[in-house]
Amino acid sequence: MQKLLHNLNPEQLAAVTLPAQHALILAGAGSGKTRVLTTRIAWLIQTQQVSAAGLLAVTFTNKAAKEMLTRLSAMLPINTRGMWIGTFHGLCNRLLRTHHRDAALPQTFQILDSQDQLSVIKRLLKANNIDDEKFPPKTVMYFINNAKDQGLRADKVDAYDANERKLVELYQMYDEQCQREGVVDFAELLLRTYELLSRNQPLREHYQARFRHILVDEFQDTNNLQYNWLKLLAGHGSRDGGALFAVGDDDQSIYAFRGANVGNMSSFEREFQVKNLIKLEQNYRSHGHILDSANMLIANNSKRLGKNLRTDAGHGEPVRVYEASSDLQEAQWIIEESKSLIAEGASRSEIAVLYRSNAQSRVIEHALFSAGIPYHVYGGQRYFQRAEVKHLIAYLQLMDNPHNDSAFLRVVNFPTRGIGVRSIEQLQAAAEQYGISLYAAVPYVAGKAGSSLAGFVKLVEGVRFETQQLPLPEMVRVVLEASTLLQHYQNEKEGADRIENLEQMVSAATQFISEEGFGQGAPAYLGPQAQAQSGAAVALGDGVEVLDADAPLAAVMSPLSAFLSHASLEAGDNQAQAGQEALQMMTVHSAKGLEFDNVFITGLEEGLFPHESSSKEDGGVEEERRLMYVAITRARQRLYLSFAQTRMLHGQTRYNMKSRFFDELPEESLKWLSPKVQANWFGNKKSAWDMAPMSSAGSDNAIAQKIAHASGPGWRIGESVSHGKFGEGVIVNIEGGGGNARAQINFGQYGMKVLDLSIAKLERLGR
DNA sequence: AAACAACGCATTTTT
DNA sequence: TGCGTTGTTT
Repeated sequence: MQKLLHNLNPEQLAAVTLPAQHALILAGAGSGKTRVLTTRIAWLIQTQQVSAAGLLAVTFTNKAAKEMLTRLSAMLPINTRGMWIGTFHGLCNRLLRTHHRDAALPQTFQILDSQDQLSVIKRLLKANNIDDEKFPPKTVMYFINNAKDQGLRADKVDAYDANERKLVELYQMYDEQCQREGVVDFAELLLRTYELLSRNQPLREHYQARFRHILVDEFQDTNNLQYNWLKLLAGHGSRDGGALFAVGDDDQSIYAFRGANVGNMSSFEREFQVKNLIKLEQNYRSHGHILDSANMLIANNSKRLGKNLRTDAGHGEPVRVYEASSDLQEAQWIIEESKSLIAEGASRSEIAVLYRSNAQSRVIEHALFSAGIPYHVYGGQRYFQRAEVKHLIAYLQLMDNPHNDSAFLRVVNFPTRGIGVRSIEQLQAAAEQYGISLYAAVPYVAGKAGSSLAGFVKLVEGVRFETQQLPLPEMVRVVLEASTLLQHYQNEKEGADRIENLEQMVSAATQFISEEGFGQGAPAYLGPQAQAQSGAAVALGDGVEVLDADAPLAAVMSPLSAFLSHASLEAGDNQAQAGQEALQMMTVHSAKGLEFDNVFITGLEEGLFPHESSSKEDGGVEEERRLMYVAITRARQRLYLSFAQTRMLHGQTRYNMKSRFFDELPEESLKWLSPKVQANWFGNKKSAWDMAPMSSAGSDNAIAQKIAHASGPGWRIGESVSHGKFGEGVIVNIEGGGGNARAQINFGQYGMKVLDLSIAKLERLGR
């Protein structure tokens, strides 16, 4: 135990060894949050305060869950398999599989990813002749997910106008459709579990009694449904609930746009009467100047629980700030700085380039490519999302649950087998008429269409029969052949990558089997009937069956069902491959939780970061500031901040002011670098424009011409000016000439103004 | 059924 | 500007 707790600082130690009571841990960036969480689990088990089965730990991402399991295995000589550690969705999946009857779901229910969900909605809108101009599928999806995230079914959603009533109606129809198909979306996993436990008292009490300790990671990211889910499981309001241990950082709350509610932190404190509140403020990551910058910036936010990071490391290097004349030049500068970092011995994978939005990566990528520096961009398409992989998965889905219409439509004519739109329309009409799935409706379609559809059904049935005794990887292999997917891509000219991805499915299945305990020595899958009679299930009063605590997933679902869940819940890594010697590029959002020796935060301009659309939402700018806080705290040793006077965005040149965040950083921690070649609007031929590596692209020339034409005697486009009332601004355009000249000026947070140049008192800024 | 043109749209993202 | 979606042509 000494070993377990050694090297913890006093706050960490206090958090780890708290009594079995509710607790809120405010864990600053780089304060050892994951360490506290995992050590607490290990400590609870080792001191025998709880068994491994009496504990539940929940995270948002699979990566975080895996990390926790890995660290735990290193701390304790226990088998972590079978422990209730996972994502909200993963744990819900497990509960719903175990209690599928009580949850009114088929045992082989399947999970829709966002793509699938959208296609269900599109189909629904089409089938009901709904104008998708008036009800865009994306809007409908947002409406439905939002309602579910609030814990509301269609009959509980308030509708104030005809439009909303229609949305509610669509929500209702969507849920019915999913129920018919035996599919659930992500939000449904949570809502269904929540409803199951609310409704079913014996079940609820069983789990409440079981989970003595519930631990939550990234608590600031929970939405209302997740918070209520936790309240329910922790037995809030009942005599004998478990202890809820929540770890989070309100300053790193950057997901309000997807329903996260930071307010859950204070609600938790109040509703659970939390007496144990511990702040982890000792930072083990960043040097002083970086931390000072982060602290001073975030102090500008009003709604905070209050926390200040400190470090024992020295001040370190100052934060370097660079003003570029253009986005191209900014990219060029990043390359120069990276080169010298690498020359000084920095590993490429320890250099991260962060940006607010993905559109900004293009220019930088181009420059990196030209310079021959290997790089990796996060956030591309994930393995299980690729079209060819989803096709193969659709065949597997049909074998496990033929009523999944999305899967059916995806592959009924892919590869093409002469089943055209007319056949599908006939089939859809029949399915509609009898209220059944497309698959079940096949026998009701007559004629040529009917026989080709029957051929498809025969194919699926045939493969299902043929493979039912085979191990999963072999099953995948057979489906790969029988579906003729491989053949199809072999005939395609650019199909080599796709074939490789398809082949990889066999190894993905192999790996899944071995990692998830479906391999040799795994408990045999019992099947729906056998489960109840076997030792895996214990009878609980009133005939409710509750699977035994340690019943692994392998006992409640077939390898195929499990693999399909896995494919939906874990779309595959788009996180960095560790050890890959490449410079890391990503949005600030995806950088959360990561750290690097050297970090560039780019595009620090008003309108971009903070993003312009954030100023419209209340609390938007504060969230942007938290985002900046997250970005800054990613850096261990060196931090670079940059902005550009001119930026090409959506095919238009934009003149932005530098971000307001610069004014919120400690001047003494910053070191302003002067551009190697300053942009020069006054005719200097050796300007940065000409030095830019890609100036032949044409855009620079176009800008240069525009400047030349618009140049009046006094003011020029792109020039920085100062105004008595609006402060600093950048001239974006000049209309008219002589005494009538008016300038359109971007005053950043004060907006765009058009000023008469003969009236407005402008001052030239010597930038 | 595939190839091509036209259109509109463009924060941030995990499950 | 550049991509993904939709409609049109061959």
